[in-house]
Order: sequence, then structure tokens, then C-alpha cells
Amino acid sequence: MQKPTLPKGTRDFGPVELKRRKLIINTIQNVYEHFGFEPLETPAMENLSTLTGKYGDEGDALLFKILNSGDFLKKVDEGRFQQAKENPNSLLPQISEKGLRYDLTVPLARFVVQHQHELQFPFKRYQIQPVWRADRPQKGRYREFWQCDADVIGTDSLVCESDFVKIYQLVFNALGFTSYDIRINHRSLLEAIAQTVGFNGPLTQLTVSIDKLDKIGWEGVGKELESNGFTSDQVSRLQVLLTTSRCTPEFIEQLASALSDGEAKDRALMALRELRELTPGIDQASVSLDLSLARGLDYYTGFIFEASIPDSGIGSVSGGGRYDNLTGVFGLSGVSGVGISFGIDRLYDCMDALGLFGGVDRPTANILLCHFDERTRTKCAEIADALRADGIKTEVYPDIKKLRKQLDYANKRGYPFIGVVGEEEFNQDTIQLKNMESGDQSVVPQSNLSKLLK
RNA sequence: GUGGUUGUAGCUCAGUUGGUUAGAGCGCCUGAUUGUGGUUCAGGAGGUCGCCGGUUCGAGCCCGGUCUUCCACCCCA
Repeated sequence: MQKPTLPKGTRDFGPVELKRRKLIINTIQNVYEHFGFEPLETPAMENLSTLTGKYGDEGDALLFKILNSGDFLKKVDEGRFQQAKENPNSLLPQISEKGLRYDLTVPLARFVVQHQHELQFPFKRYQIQPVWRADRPQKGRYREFWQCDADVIGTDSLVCESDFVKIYQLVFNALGFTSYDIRINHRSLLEAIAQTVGFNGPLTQLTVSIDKLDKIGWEGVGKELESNGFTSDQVSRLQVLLTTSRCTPEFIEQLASALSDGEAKDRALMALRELRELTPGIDQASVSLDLSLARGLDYYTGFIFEASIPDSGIGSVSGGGRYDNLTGVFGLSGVSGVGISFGIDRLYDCMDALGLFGGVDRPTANILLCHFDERTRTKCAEIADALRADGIKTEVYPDIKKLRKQLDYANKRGYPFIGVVGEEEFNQDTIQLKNMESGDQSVVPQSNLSKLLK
């Protein structure tokens, strides 16, 4: 007999975990709906051609591929086998044509392109589904995890970005976080910074390094930049420019004078000023303008967002940004989109670490009815029906066992109340109502029970 | 994908230079209490030492492989 196991990086969710996860999901979903987002679901698998080439080379390596059904070697000829010994990936198109989704953004882009004539733009959708990555698991990093995305497609209005800042604040407050960190930046700001220090190479040579600032500090980032073609003078000028600050008018003016003039600077400052106007809460301490925030800039073209919970030991719990041409690869160009994505699994880990799940770890029912024999058990079933009709969540202990066992069970499951119907109670149409927390109990008429429990 | 790390009872962990029958705490079950839990007391069950192979008279311990866990890199929710 073999012991059953789960694939690496996947987990079961038992009743406790699922109730906690649903709390997170429902909270986010409610906030999204308050901002007018509509639900969308797409299949777990997509055509490999839809997925590949969208996440860079490393992303392609992290895709889970699905082996073709039946004789999956049918399409492979002899020459290919020889080639495959050198480069196994060359076989891939012949043996696999589907893959598991890697995120929710590319499926959204595919959906929008396929249904462009039925949708009303701006198209606002949210999507809460699992995604899969063949990454090596660690704490806060899984191979199957859930994302909660919200995106707006078909407008470049900064009202969307402003909404997302507000959504962040509402979600984190609703989940009970007293401290959270929302960081924003703008791609044009990074371009303007590169121009200011006189760097003309590809922007990613700057961003992939500065994104690691919180991890390896200026010492490490400086070394990496210099090996990427920056002079030590440019590095020290970057060090002065790349600050983090509250998003105040003063800071924006400070940037205006520090950056050298150009198109990127104008674009960035105009966007920042407009976002400020639209978002009164933006200069709260929870929101910062972090010029070193870069993320995977491959497709982001405007504002970038990232959110995390300080001191949780977990990386970011959400990320997002604007991408001007996401649907371009599927043949629909000139459509701008902006979106964010919460990672439920990481939010869960943060909330667990901070003990924020207090209320959900109780049984579904409020009261457990206990009894001694078939006659009193039947009576309990009758009482239970009446209580449920009054909207009280009620359970009848299913087996006929010692009262001790029934109380023990009630205690372990955490019912706030139990009711006992024995010989005496049966004859007098009463019930022993016991508060499991205080231990107090009293005999009450069955007809009064639901009033007392409300 | 690269380098490292972890795995012993349901859980958290001991386990001597390789030596007889692998332990503890907590949890679980039974009873003290045939109508009262969360306290106490008495007793009990539960382990192919992750898996496969090797070395040895003998392996939980040494060696190889594999799976898993966690960590760093890469990247990311």
C-alpha cells in the first residue's frame, strides 16, 4: 500500500483554511463590486500558443505544459528525436499544445480580443481563480496559488489608477490590517531618471537592479549597475534621485526641479499631479511614491503598484500596473488596460501571522442539541427545525451517546451554546440551555429558546 | 533551473562512537462520573524511523539515488 502525497507546492484546504480563505475572497470581491467590476472566469488550461512568449524566457520555463492525450509521440518524426537529445524543448510543440494558466492577465487579454464586439468599453472585470507556476516552492511561494485580479480595459483615464489606490486601502482595512504599505511608481518617472543621469541603454538594465534595493541595498545594486555599464558617477547620482516619499505636492515639485527636462518627465509629473487630485487619501502614510519600485517592466507602461504587509516576512501581497498594449499580441492594438492582483495565499499567511482570523474559526452552527435516546433525539430534531425557521443555525448531535461525549464534542468544535433534552425536559416541554463559555445553564421553555438565542 | 537544507507516533521534537525491545511532551481512546465539556487522576492504543538501494555480523545513525520541506539565487502573488 502506498502513502498518498500531494504534488510539490500544492496544498489541501480543510474546513478551517477554507473558511478563512473565503473570508479573504469575499472581502476582496465585495470591494471590487463596489467599484463596478463584473465577474469573469476562464479555463484552467489555455493553448500553449496563447501563453508562451508573454512572460519572457524565464516565464516560459515556469509554464506547466499538458502532454497531448493518446499517442503523444505521433507527430514526432525521427529527426526530431535526434534534435531532442540536444534540446528537449524542441519537441515541445509536437507533444504538447495546452498549458495551465500562469496568471489571469493573459487569459483576460485573450478573452477581450475574442469578445471585443460584445463587450462594452471600458470593460471592468474581476477574476478570482487559481494559477500555476512550475517554480521551486518556498514560504509564501506555491506552485498552485490563487489570484484576485481586477482590471479596466479600454481607457487610459487615471480614474482607474485612483480607484485601485482606494481599493487597496479598503481591502486592507476590511481585512483588519492596521499597517500596510502601498507603493506606486510610474514608468515615465524611471525613464526621466535614466535620462537625468545620462543613461541611454535599455531601461530594464536599470530597473532589474534597483528593484532589488530593499534586498541587497545600495552596495549590491551599485555593483550590479556598474557591471551593466553605469559609471560610478551615474550610480551616485541615482542614489540621490531614487528616494521614497509620501506622495505630497512638495515631493512632486522637488522631483520637477531634480529631473532634467524632457517628454518623459512632463508625462510623469502630469500623471502624478492628476492622480493626486483624484485621490484625496493618497498622501496617507500607507501610500508612498517609491522611485525604486520597478517590477517586471516588460509590459507595464504607466503607473506601477505593489503592496505588502510590513514585518510579515512575506513578499508582496499584490502587484499591478498599466499596460498600454497587452491585447496587441492577439491582434487588437491601441487598447490600454490597468489592473491589480491580490495573492490570496500570501494575504492568508500575513493574516495568520498577525492573528487576524479571530471571528471565522467557529462552527457553522450556533447551538448543538443533545439528548439521551431516540425519543429525546426526535424531540431535538423537532426543536431544531423550529430554531432554523427562526434563522438560528442549529445542529442535532447525530448519535446516541453519553452526554459527556456530546459535551466534549461541543467543546472541541467551539459551539457557543448547547441545549439538553432529557426525560424531565421532554415531559415539561423545556430544555436545558447552557452557555459553553461561562458554563451557566438554566431550564427554559422550548418556546422561548429562539428568542433567548437571538 | 543552480546551490544548500530538512524528514523519527496525529503534532512539536529527543535518540550516545553503528549494537538487544526507538523515547518524551502535547493530542487521541477507555474509565473514575449509566444527565454535564474546557481541571485532575488511573490505564491504553498508536512508529515498515519519507521511499528505494548499498556498506556491515548488525543501520534511525554511514554511503548513493529519489521524493518532500525550508533557505539563497532567479523570478514573482
